[in-house]
Amino acid sequence: MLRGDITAAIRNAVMNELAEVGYGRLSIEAVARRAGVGKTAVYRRWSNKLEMVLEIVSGVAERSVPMPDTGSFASDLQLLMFVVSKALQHRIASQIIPDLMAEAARNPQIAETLQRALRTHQLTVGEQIVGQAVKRGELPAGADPELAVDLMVGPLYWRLAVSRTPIGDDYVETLAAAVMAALRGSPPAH
Amino acid sequence: MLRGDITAAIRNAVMNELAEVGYGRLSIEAVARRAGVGKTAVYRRWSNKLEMVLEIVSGVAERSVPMPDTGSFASDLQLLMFVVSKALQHRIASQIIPDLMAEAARNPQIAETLQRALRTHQLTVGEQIVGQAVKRGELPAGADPELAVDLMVGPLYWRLAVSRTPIGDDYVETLAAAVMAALRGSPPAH
DNA sequence: CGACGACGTGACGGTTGCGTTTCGACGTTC
DNA sequence: GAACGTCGAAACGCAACCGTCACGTCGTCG
Repeated sequence: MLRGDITAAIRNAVMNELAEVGYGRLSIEAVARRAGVGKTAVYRRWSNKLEMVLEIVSGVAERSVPMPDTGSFASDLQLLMFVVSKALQHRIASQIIPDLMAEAARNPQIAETLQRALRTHQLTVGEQIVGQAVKRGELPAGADPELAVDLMVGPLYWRLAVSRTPIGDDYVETLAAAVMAALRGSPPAH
Repeated sequence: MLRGDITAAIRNAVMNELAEVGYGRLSIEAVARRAGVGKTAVYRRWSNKLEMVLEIVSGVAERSVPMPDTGSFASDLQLLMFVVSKALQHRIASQIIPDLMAEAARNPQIAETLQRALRTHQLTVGEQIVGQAVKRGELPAGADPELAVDLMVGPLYWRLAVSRTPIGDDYVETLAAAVMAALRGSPPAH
């Protein structure tokens, strides 16, 4: 019964408003104003700010990281890091993600949602490609998927979402090579 | 003329308030309330929220990362990462830093302050220890200090401040070894 | 055609914070 | 002991936003 175009306008307004002012200062009034709709239309769909943001953001976030299976660990790694780097260079995403991450540190509901939408999936992907790599003999048997994820995502996140220094054309490639070396050369965990 | 104990109480209140509600929702009223102080006392010292937060935070942040010179790159690296990991596991810091980082993405003044207080110093340290390592022959000649910093700080930041998964006793050690391998094994930049 | 429901508008009372001002109390300084 | 400046408390007018409600419009379904 709710009109789809209006819902879409609100979703869009929420994302932009989140990017501009952040979760802490996001107000329903501003969202409605920006979407060109009445507050009523918003409250008819979600009962408060938290619920609204969580539903909208997790909807967007879930279609994110792919599960690569290119046949070699090196290219799995490169593909994965390339996708992540693209995502983190998206204007809106690079504003919203750090903001929600910070907010998650003090709001368990946000934390749980992001956990489910991002981190869990990442870890699954990490286990998958590391597992395959070990099977193929490309990595030593004790290779730790959790460490692998930290090494893959950490530098990209730091550089693109936190430090925000622009990267060169071959930065991702260089970084992927470095991660490769780290995982191959590091002793098995424990 | 301003009473020092009151200034200290306000500084303390700002840090705690920042950790609890974040910059976006931080209000001067709440700071004064928490410090047990009149709003007048706050406005007598700083003229608005931004100025107050910047002055206080950068004061705290500047005495942060040391310049290690242990004689070997491996132990420089380990020391540095240990210090960073300790800092990022501090309850207050691990709440405030991601919050301000996110805020920096939309407020140039915050960005510039953090840049000066953290990133620039980090890069200097990075250049220093990588430079020494190259001189000693521990790293190939083309080793890139910027990449090194991303590899050192990124995973720690991601794991401790973003993902917030607890780390084991030897995690930092393992990570340092991985970074070591990455820097030694990676091709020279360009 | 008539009922229904979602729509935008605008207003509601209540809360919170802004930055400023006034007040009386207290402690220094001279 | 008088003058000064900081202190906390409280109030100021103003603005934003909360969540709700009443209204009139419009499109759709039956």
